[in-house]
Formats: sequence, C-alpha cells, structure tokens
Amino acid sequence: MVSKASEEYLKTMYLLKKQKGNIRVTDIAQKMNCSKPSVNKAIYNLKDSGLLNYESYGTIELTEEGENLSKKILEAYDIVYLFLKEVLNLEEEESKKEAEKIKQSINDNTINHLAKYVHKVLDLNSLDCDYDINKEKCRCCVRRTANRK
Amino acid sequence: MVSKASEEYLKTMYLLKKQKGNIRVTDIAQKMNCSKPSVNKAIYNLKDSGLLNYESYGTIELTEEGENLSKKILEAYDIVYLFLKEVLNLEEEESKKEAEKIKQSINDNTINHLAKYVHKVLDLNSLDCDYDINKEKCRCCVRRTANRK
DNA sequence: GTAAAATGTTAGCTGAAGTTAACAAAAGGA
DNA sequence: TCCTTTTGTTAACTTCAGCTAACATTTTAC
Repeated sequence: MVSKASEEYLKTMYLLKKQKGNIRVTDIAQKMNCSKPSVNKAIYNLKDSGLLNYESYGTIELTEEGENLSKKILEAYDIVYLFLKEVLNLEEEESKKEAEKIKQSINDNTINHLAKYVHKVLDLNSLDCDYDINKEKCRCCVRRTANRK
Repeated sequence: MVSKASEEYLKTMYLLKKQKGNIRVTDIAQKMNCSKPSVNKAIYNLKDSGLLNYESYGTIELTEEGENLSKKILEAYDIVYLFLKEVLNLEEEESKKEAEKIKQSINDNTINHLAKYVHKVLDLNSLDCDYDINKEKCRCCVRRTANRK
C-alpha cells in the first residue's frame, strides 16, 4: 500500500509522461513545488512498491500497475473537481486545489457514490450509471476528462 | 494556527465535555484510539495555542477560543456528514468515518458552499440560506445538529 | 490511613515527509 | 575534447505525530 504523498508523485509523473513524453526529477520537483531530494526519495518508494522502474540517473518508467493506479487517482480527482466546480460552483482554481486535497482523504466507495451523484445531477448519464473507479471508465467520464490540460 | 491532528483532539475534548461533563486523558485516548502520551502531547500543543488551560494532573478546560474553534470544526463535520449520508446515501458508519477525514482537508469557503448546497437539496431552508461557518449557525443547522450523540 | 488500581507524565524511540548543502554524473556548446 | 551548465544523488538534519516502557501521582477500596 502506497501513501497519499506517494500517490501525488505518481499522478504527477503520469501527467508529465502524457504531456512531455518523459519524466524528469526536476520537472516533478517544479510541478509539485518541492525539492529534488524529496522527489528522489519518492521515486525509490514507488519503485519499492513496484509502481515504476528506475536506476540511478536513468529514465523513470511507470509499470502497468503504476499506470493503472495513476489513472484511478486521476479519475478520483476529476470527480471531486467536477463536483466542486459544476455542482458547488467554486472557482476553477479553488476547485483544483480543493479537489487535490479532498481526493486524498476519500475512499473508493465514497468516490463511486459521488461519481454517480455528479453524473445524475449534471445529467451526464442516466441514473443507473455503472461508474466504478476500479473498472473501466464509463463513456461520459472519458468524454469529460479527455480534454484535461 | 493549529494542525488538523490537534483539531481532532480539540473536537473530541469538546464532545467529552458536553457528554460527560469533564475531559480526561484516558477518555480522549480511548475515543481517538491512540495512546495516552499522544494525548498528553496534544494537550500541550493546544495549551500553547491558547485553546485550553491545563496544569499537570489538573482538569482540562477549553478556553473561549477553544470552544469556538471546536464548534466550527463540528459544524464542518456535520455538514460533510449530512452530505455523505443524506445526499450520497452512504451508510451511517461510513459517513461518519469519511466525514471525519474529508472535513480535515476542506477549507471554509468550500464548507460554506457545501452547506448551502446541502440545505438546498435537503430542502432544509430556502435557496438563500445565510450559512457561514464563521458566523452563528443558521436555524436549520442548529435543528439538525442539536441531537448529535 | 494505606495498599492497590487507575490515571497521567516523561523519556526515548520510530517513521514519514520534507529540507539544505555538497557532491556526482550527464549533456551541450565552443 | 573539455569546460560549463543542468540534472540527479547523498548525507545529515528537521518537524510532526505517533508509539512503548517506565515512572509519578491521584483516586478508590478496604
């Protein structure tokens, strides 16, 4: 089991891979507003958990398990973000910051309930949306989150 | 500024005072599932922050500031709990556990938005409910939370 | 009133997550 | 090539929040 702090690093790495094609210590540190030694430590934690492959001075590559967890973390974030922004009508920036924090303290079951609720309220899908954070994304989620920056 | 961990201790103390009339180290430890030395440390943290008065082996008494903060923390908890239980339809026990965690990662503005939303959805009050976590409770909140166990 | 039980405190340790300072390795430019 | 810059690593320290073991104090029961 990996800590919430580690999950944040993992999520950042996944996004960097998507956005820049590679994952660098410096970029992670800059995105996460932390020091490079902190990133280094996090890398070895994640490596120990089998979520990425790494050798000193080498390239960071997420394992399949690491990718899957990343996606799950991002989906949780997206759901909370959607709720804050579209349902509670918080500002975009505040929604992002709060979603980050809230997502870290919420379990899968709660996320699933929230997801279904958000879907229902925003009329993204029918009442019996099959959203489950551990399974494939349902179509409306894919649509919603596909254009994340 | 007091940490989220300290806020939990404070909340527990406030409830113990209400429920048992006094606040004992052992009771706090038992309620919070932690050791007595941890409680002891927390007490001195809260004392340093001016939220309670205490001398070794004496009685724990919240200051006015401590009481006010406790109330605010409890209101935040109640709102999140209500949302999880009544809006998302989580089980009571799970709602409690999750509310505990979520409340700790959410700021005042988000709580206010959530409170207004919960009020609206549950039809507790009109759309223009004046809920503000920093001000006096509005009547529907008082009603809702008065019978907390 | 004193012995036993309950309660509270202290000291010293652990682990997580961060930091800075100094160093090592890799990459780029002339 | 080799020198400089950028990037990554290591060591050693900090803070927070917890823990156990041992001890001190207070309360209770007889």
